[in-house]
Amino acid sequence: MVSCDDMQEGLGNKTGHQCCSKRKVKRGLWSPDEDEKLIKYITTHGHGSWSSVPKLAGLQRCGKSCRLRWINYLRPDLKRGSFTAQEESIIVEIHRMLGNRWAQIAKHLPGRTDNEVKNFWNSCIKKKLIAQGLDPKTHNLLSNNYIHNNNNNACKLISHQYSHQQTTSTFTVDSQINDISMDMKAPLIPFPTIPPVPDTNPPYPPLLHKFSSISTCEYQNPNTLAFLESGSKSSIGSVPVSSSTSHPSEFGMLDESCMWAGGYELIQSIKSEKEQPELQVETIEKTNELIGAGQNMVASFETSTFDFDFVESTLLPCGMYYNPSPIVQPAWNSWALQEKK
DNA sequence: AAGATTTTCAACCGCTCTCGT
DNA sequence: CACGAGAGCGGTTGAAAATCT
Repeated sequence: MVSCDDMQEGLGNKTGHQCCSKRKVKRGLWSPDEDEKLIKYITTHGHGSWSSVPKLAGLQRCGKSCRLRWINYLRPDLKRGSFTAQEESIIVEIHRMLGNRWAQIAKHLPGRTDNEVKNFWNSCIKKKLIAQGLDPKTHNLLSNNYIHNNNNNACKLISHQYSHQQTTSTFTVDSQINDISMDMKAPLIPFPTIPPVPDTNPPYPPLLHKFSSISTCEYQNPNTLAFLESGSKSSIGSVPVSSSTSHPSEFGMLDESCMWAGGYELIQSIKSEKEQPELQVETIEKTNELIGAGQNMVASFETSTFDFDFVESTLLPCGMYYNPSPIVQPAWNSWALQEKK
């Protein structure tokens, strides 16, 4: 990490750092004293231009290093400690959609940084997926060649677990897929029959379908992807709602199902959370903001606590409330007719 | 108990993106 | 439109900590 230049001047001292070419900068681990200076400066003045922070804060660091230290370690809103199982599943789910876009993934985990998510992925989740016989890049099943030709611990673990993985996988969707040549972004399971179109006025019909491949479907939807990329607020506590956010009108009838499925998954997640006594369930702080309805309807939620009854009575209907586009209306009607028979 | 090996994670690097001029 | 500066991102490194032998 420390170059030859650095070694000549003691730990981490170097001239010619790219972003601070005129200053001698210290590198390497931050001392408590440096942390204190940075915290004091930013809490008093804000960071402003990062390149000017070191000088103003009295630090012999480059601005980039200050920024990183603040964002990844000193920021007061950071959540420290181990990742929860729920956070882990969110990471896996979003990674399946977006790949190694750590900053985007981190935006769905309040208090976590991209660096933290990336480290957690590389040190933990990746191994778990491999142990389950899943390729961490594609989330598809690993080939037998991969499993048997790689002589590392994870792969040894696979050879032990592989025969059970079809039924024990935590991540249900891709474990059903046997064609490893399939592109990761392609739909992995057949789309289910379209559920009935809801009436535009309450009361709304119950959700009839639950799918296991929501994110895979959603990946097809460029608006949803754009939404995720934009880093929009999208969690209720740690329950991701991105899968219930896409307006179907521009993507054909299949996305209509996905939106329903997403809504259902969301509510199920909340329900299962509510059964955990340690979960704090209080009041909604901000919810169901519908953005750009008709084009890219997005339900935006930002809260760490919520009222369950409100969620059930309001969010679910919100998730389903839309005017079906002319494209999908006939399909919905046709489905409804079949159901009546 | 001690050395070797592996794992974790803070920090850095180099690149791209964005924005102002 | 071109350019430069700063911000932000993902990949990578390597010291420290944890685990193994």
